[in-house]
Amino acid sequence: MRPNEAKLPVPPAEADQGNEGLRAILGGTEIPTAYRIGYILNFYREPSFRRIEAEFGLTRPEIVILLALHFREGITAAEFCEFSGHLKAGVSRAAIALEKKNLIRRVTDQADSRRQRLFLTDAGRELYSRYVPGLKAREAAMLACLSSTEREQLDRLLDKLAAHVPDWGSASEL
Amino acid sequence: MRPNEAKLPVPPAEADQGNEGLRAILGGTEIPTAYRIGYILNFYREPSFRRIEAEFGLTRPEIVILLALHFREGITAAEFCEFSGHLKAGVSRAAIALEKKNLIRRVTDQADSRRQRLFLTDAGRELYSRYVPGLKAREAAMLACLSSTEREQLDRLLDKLAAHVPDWGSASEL
DNA sequence: ACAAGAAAGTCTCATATGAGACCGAATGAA
DNA sequence: TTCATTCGGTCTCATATGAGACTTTCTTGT
Repeated sequence: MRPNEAKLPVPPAEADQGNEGLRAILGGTEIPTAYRIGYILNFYREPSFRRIEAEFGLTRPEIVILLALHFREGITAAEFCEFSGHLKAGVSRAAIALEKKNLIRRVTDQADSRRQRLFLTDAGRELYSRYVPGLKAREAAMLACLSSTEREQLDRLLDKLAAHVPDWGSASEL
Repeated sequence: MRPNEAKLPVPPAEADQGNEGLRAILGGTEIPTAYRIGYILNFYREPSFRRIEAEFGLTRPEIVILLALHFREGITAAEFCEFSGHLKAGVSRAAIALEKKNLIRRVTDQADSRRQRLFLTDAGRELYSRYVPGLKAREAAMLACLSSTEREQLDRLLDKLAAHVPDWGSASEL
């Protein structure tokens, strides 16, 4: 499925179909780069996450917490909020739910008893290992059209963008 | 604000601080590219959209429909679903709400009376023009760390990825 | 022409989410 | 110490959202 007949100001059928369709989708937006990133990420993330939600009974924050714990165990909810952009209420709910499902443990920090460090349980690790292959496969499908040089380029650019996120000035934006 | 003290397996304080923080955030995930894209987009989109929601009383699908109509008027709900990844129920609700607010008109297609083509009203165009500068400014902030060559590279790569979205095989994924 | 099936859009219901109030613990100043 | 303030986390309430049933219209095959 893709856009069929665009009745408005699209030339009949001259250029190769791919470019015409792409123009219809990405068109003359005023935020071309952000729009493209959003478009691509939507088609990566939505189907993957919807499937995980349905199949494993997890919510989005739950899925992401398991992902994050996998490479950064012992993180606190507040730290997770900082770099994930999720709201603390959602993270709190998700952490409680994950503990109830025995997928993580929450351990009160001795140095500061307000904080709770989060750790994967074996069950959590096991569940993670059952849904992450789907995410990897879809990432591979997404990147299949790029050469290895292009993938390196892309990762380098994304790293650079990610490194400068704190400079965007969350408050100053219009 | 950024990740403070990563207690776990992070070397004390040797490399420049930026890289250390970046590693703590992007770490050893198994889906590095998708994760990076998600991270960056979250920090672009969430604050922007939350602000628009709060200030203009629009929901996400409503915001995106106005954006899309701006470069592709006359689109139908189904077409919008196809390329935006939104669900038809949400798009239907949003279209009804936008019409109620006088921001769009819905015109039944004569060729197929099931379809309704969507058009911006003057009020819709005016509202759009009030919130899009914020999105543009934030996009500019996001891209500020890249040289113009790098931006061209990025856009080229994103276009390529976007063009191949239909090949990902929505159903076939694990 | 007619029936069967697909498609566009709407509706309903259960659930997830965002915003912000709230609570208890830590920090800092007097 | 005591008080005020900040901070991590939880809770509540209103709203947005996803899934899928449903209605009407179009398409296709006979």
